[in-house]
Amino acid sequence: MENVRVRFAPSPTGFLHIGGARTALFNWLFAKHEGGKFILRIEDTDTERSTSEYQMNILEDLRWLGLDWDEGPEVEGRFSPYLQSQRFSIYQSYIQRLLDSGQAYYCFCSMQELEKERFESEKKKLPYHYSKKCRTLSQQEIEHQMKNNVAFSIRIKVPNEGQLVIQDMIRGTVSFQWNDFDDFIVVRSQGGATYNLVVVIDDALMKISHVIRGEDHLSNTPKQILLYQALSFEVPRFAHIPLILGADKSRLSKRHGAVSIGEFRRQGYLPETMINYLAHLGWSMDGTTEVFSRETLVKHFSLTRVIKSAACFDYAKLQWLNGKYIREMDKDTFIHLGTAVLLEKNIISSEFIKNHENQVRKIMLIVKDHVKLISDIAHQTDYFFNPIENYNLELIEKFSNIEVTKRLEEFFDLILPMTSFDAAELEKSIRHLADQKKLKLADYVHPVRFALTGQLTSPGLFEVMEILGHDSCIDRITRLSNGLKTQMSAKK
RNA sequence: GACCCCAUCGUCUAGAGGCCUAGGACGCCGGGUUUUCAUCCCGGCAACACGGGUUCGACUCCCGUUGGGGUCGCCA
Repeated sequence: MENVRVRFAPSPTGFLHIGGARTALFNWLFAKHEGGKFILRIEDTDTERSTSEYQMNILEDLRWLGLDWDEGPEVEGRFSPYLQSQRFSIYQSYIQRLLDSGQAYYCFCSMQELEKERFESEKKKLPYHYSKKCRTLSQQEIEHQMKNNVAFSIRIKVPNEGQLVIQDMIRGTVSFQWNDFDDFIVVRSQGGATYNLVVVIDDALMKISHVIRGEDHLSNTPKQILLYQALSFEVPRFAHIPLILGADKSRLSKRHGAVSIGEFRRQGYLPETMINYLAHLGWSMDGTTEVFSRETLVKHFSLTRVIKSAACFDYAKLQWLNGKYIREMDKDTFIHLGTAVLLEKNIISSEFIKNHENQVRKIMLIVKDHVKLISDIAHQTDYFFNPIENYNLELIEKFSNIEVTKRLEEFFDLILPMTSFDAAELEKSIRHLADQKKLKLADYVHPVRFALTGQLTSPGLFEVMEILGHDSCIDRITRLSNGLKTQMSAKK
């Protein structure tokens, strides 16, 4: 395809959410696949609700996802600026053109009047339509109103009849009847062009070839096509992708769980996971492949394989995918991410990392395959670096019996004289001990694991011991033994 | 309510008239490996919304019903 140019045009009135991220992804993938350009444009014409914080956030999240833009804020390009708030003057001449050609007209109806019209038709249970009474105002009437400084908006003359047929790349043929549409407003009475106008002007000026966006825009498309034609712009191709729903099939919202990219990032999801998951939500490569790299995605992505129906977001599958990516992750990358989490949560200091680099490495690698979210690393490694704060009371209760204390004592006696503390060696001696006492290995492992980690699950116990070291093991076993004994005597 | 879109296991999806006894994945259940958890490996449960057509034949095409979603702003 020649000169593919697509864009993602978020409005900075909130954080980048899952749906927006997927729209951005599909645009990005399409551009990369076709060898085209991906443009980022900020739609901040709603000055009331737009903030620069949100804008910064969106850019940051897009970069985190690796969805870099060829043109847009901070990189600029042939069609700068890419913030609509800086393009107001550009829109002016096009508004004039619409007025001059008679395709748009001044409307002096006040909000109150319109409200009344709306109320009246609601009372009669009729679908509301603007009366179009300003459409036929004479030149004198217009001048008269202007002279009196009556506030006006500008409306587009929508054809009274006929239909408009869209060839959507995903949905196929979609047709609308013009008489279902109102003469919509393109310039507010306070001044300022509205979304439908600016989106068309910008897409045309920025030479956007394909408009790929959420299905919620499908109903707006006829209005926009009308504007393209009114301004003699070339109409781009449209592709409306299905929306993302929550588990209950209602629109995805906070009550379903995390919805913004930032939240997922903070929870410990990887950008690769998000990309992979989002790509497969509404698109498939072949029906069997579940895990695809960015390169594979770029190579195979096509709008023709985007499904038409809305998809429910599945947190469980997302988590599974994240675990898979973590397991397959390069060791150094994992260590890097893991230590960052530990630093952030104040589990270790950067001093400590400097002085114990090898130990930190070892600990990271030992938990790598157990982690589903990067943030899990914190509670899965805390006991290596810090003393166990308090043993869980319920578990203390569970382990409070004579058998357990006996096992701990035997174990203690076994390791006390040891001079080397190697995982393989430890395993050999402990197996030997169990055999001797005619017990299962697990009879020793479970109480000791609890003593050393304060948890019921951990990576291989012998490796844990090797890392903790002789003295620390002795201390913790002593501490738990004493704790259990106290508990048992208190019960008597 | 009007208009538009959609409809395969609980969820994500494959399926473009006979390849379907409907495939894969997550989840779930059972089993194996492991000192525990996770991993890994086996196995299992589970779907074409409904009703009419068209056709020798329909998950696939058409119509209707139902259900879900979207849009009806001087928001984007």
